[in-house]
Amino acid sequence: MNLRELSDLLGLSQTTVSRALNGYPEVKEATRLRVTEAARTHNYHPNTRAKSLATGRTMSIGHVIPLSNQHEMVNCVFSDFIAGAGESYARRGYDMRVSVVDDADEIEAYERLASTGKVDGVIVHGPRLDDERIPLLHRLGLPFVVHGRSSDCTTPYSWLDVNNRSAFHRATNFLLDLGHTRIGLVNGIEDMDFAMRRRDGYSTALEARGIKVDPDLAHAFEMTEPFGYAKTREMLDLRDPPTAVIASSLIPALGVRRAVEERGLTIGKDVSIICFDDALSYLPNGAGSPIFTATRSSVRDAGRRCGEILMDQIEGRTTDPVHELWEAELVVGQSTGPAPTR
Amino acid sequence: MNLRELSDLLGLSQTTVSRALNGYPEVKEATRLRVTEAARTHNYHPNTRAKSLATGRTMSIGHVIPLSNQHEMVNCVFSDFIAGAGESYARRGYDMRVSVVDDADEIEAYERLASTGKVDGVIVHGPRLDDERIPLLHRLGLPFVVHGRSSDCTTPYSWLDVNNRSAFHRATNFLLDLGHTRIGLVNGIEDMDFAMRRRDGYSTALEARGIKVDPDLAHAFEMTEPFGYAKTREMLDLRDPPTAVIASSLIPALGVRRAVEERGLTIGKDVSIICFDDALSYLPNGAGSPIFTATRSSVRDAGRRCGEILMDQIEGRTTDPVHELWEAELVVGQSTGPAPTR
DNA sequence: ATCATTTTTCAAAGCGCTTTGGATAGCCTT
DNA sequence: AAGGCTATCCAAAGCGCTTTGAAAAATGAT
Repeated sequence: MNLRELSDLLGLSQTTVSRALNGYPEVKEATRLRVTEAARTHNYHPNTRAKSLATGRTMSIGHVIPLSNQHEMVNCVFSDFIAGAGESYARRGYDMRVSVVDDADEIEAYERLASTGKVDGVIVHGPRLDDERIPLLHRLGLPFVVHGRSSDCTTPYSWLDVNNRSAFHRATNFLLDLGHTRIGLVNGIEDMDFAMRRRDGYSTALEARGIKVDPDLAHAFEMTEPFGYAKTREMLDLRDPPTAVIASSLIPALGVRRAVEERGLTIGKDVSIICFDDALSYLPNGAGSPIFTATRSSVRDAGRRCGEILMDQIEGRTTDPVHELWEAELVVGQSTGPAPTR
Repeated sequence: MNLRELSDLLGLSQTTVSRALNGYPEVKEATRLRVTEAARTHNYHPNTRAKSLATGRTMSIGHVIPLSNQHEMVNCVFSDFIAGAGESYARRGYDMRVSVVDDADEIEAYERLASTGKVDGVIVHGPRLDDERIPLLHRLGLPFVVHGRSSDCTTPYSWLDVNNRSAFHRATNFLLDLGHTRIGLVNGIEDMDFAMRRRDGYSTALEARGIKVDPDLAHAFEMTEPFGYAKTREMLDLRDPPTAVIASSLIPALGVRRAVEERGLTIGKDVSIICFDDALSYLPNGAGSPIFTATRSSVRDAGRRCGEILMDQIEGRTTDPVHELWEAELVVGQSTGPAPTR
């Protein structure tokens, strides 16, 4: 059943039927009723492809995921983000178009998305310090919102970010207040903007108390369990091991915990752990009370909001770049305690 | 730059240019060269929307994710699956269209995908014992491939599944061979087909050795860390606690480990753990040697293969339903050992 | 009853591509 | 030179929708 068939059936023109269904005012209420009724009973749904061509809109939003060796992008966090974004898309009749591409083809993927008109806008994931995608998209004229920020980028753009610097600053201070002075950092790869900011928060807090950052205690790598484990083992082997560790996510924190417990040490007594918690639905930080003390911000909520910002932009409801900086909350769990006395 | 402009520029008809670019034989090699050259220098890329309308193909594949309260679907596993699927899509010029929908709207989402021609086919995730989506899609005439199986479904359909029954059968036998007789099960929700089959493998193996399944030892719930933890605590509190636990995934297994270690018990000595390992890239089961003894099958590979099967089907390369049953491999890690002697 | 408005409807022209059904030109055969 | 191929190319007709510009019908004012 297509529009012509339906309009023939009703003895109306395609114009009128189209307008009736799309809520235009210049159609009598009685006919609109007749039309919507007929559309329902005959199960008519406009062909998306034709609609797209006619309107120039696809009602879909692009997400490009490079399949890097590091798997930095296709990760747990991503899946919760798209759940949130997808939710807001659905509410407004959009859906999401995901292109998985080889790292080398990433830039081209964005160009293609724009030049072939596959999407109405894109979300940029995992920005680096000076991310070339931002000026590119700006030049291409494709609406976009960045999840995170790109510190060194001068092009104006919309972003939503967690205040990673302050989150790690506060986490570090929390540990310092408990008397810890040897504090390890298990960070993500530091050409990622968020990781850089986290490192900065960590360093600044330490230095404010006159503690120099010990390179043996500050590590940056993939955010996996084995990495958290391996680095913590290394640190515990030092002559002057850390009494606390800050991890970039719950997943490496699990590795940190494993390494600590393997030594027969007690979490929250011998070694304290704080991590960043993205509030992932399938990897909750404890059921009732939190296991890990953590700085928490829901990546799912972020996805939801990024979607909204982008759709507003696409529909011309907002015109200036939007910036949202979310503060993480610091939740105290069972993984932190006063520094042990030697 | 569109087709008309390009063909005007070249002094050729749209037909010829289109054919030249799409590799049809009825165009002189010299002109094809001229055309492709011009297309490149003028950065021409055919408009996807127009192409879709003309061909009736969208070159995209749908994935419907219901946002259930249980979050069964939008999980770690899903994100690795789409990474694999996306990879195979990219290789053949497809990409993926994800609709996140409210649970109640799931069926309608599939109907809409079909009736509006948004996608060329869909992947069905997380089938239940008698999954209504299968007859629905069959009726709608939309090509689809099921990741998993639907035991009670009579409609013919293509599927790719891990042999969950045999994986859990072997895991259970492995523990039985080590002398364990009190074996706990931390399963996924058992209206999911895969969970049901796993339970079956577990029960069958026990009963083959004359051991009755103890309902206190067999649990089914969300596959989260806290659930693994909570259920293991409960089981360890029994008068006759288990000496081994089989977990449905690495994530609940982490919870199992936490509960065991919390009691001061040693993994692989006091309590053995086996889990199913989906070989997730960001949650590897150890770096070198596996932490957990596990039955392993890559969900990413499954995604890749499901994509291929579906695209073959869409393109008419295969016509009969395809069935692939993958055996999981049993990898031995540090989490299992002989049953302790009382 | 007539004319000016407003409301309601419609025919037709896109949107940018593919594809059908020729047309034209070039090259052999005979 | 005529006829038959084959190799190239093209005009035009879709694909199924939206939207423009105009016509027809209904309404109101005179």
